[in-house]
Amino acid sequence: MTRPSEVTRERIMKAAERLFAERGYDGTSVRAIVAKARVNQAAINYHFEGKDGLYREVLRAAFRAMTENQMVHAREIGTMSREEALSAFIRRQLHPLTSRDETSRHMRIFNWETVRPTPVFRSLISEESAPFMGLAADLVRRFLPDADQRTLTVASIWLLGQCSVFLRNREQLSESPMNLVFDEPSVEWLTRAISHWVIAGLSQSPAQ
Amino acid sequence: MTRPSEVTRERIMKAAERLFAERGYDGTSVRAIVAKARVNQAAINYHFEGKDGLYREVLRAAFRAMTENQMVHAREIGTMSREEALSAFIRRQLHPLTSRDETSRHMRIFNWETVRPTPVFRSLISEESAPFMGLAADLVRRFLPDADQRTLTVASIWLLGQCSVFLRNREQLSESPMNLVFDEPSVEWLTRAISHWVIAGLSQSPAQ
DNA sequence: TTGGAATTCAAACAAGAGTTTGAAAAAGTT
DNA sequence: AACTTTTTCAAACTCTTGTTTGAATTCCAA
Repeated sequence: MTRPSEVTRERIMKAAERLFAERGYDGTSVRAIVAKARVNQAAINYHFEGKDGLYREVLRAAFRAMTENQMVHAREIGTMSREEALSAFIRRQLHPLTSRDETSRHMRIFNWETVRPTPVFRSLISEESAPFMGLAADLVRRFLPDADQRTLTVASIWLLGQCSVFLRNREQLSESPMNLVFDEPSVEWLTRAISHWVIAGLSQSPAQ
Repeated sequence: MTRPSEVTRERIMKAAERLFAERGYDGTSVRAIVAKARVNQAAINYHFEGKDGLYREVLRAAFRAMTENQMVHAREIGTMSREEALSAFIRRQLHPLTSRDETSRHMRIFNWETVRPTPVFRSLISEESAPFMGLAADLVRRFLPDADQRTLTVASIWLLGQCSVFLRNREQLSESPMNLVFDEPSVEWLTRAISHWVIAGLSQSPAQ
């Protein structure tokens, strides 16, 4: 296969992922990408058929990575008690608070998408959101074994959203007047707090 | 005072608010705004000293409106039992799901800001977030009267974020494979479900 | 090593962005 | 009514955007 071209392709993808995560699609210029990736201006059109194509590729890669991550996590969780499992689920969601790794970049890209979803993202969601929803749904089912379908769905979405305020507003929350700190012990404390509330919430009788 | 110029100012503000809410700052062009507002191209620079200034004004107006809204709501809630109050709080948060009014537009603008906050927004948050946080904190305090400061802060933020998944992903949630509906009875059902979980969560002993 | 395909490159292109300009029109003031 | 200020307008300007071009270079198999 064509080796050398792969490295510029990879360089572009890496630079683009970072910039798209930070500034969004509209806020990222092709020139900024090629500068960061240190490749020629025309490379993006040659390898990805334009900015759109590049973004689609980045989005797909991010989605694939998140899905695989989720699958691994699902296995780990299967062996725990439902309370331990839920805490582990929350802990994993909060993890990007402490380290700025690839996963937190992917989360940022998805955050941009939730404000104004692109067609690509929509189809990815509707076709491949099963692993995400599935994990949450399994978890919820262990607390609400007799719930109807709608309750199950809504509870799963609710569970998936438990951490989003903290993830999304990390920067502002660490400033005045909140002044939260997000080092490892604090995030562990936060994990326990949220887990406690969620477990208590789901444990009470679902009758209404 | 200068009357006639106020109407074009207002026209611009109105059009800009809608477009910024829908497409974000980068995605909205000055030409799109003046076309929607049916004013001359140069009007934005004349009245607001450029696109930046216009956006700052729109953001400030949105923030002011939300704050006043919140103040009114705070009084209503003061007279209820803590459970009723919390339900009312959730209900109000979910309200944009059913109607696309001014408030839901403001929410959208804020959503754009949470992905990549502008300096203006940052200062608005740090200086004028008191009404929002205050209302949530009062509510939380009625459930956790003995909690320490950190717990109180985190619980308030957690409470404020309870509905954001649904608000943010309304469009995707109403499509396959979730197929949620967001008419009035459904949203009322959702209000009760979330309220139930949150109340149960906060009601359990805060000891950990 | 050589020939043809794949890849890189600097430069230019057209379209769109936000802003500026200076004259025309309207409004307000005395 | 005359004069000044405020407001509108069409046009042009400058800068950035994404994309294209065609030659130069590199790669790789025969």
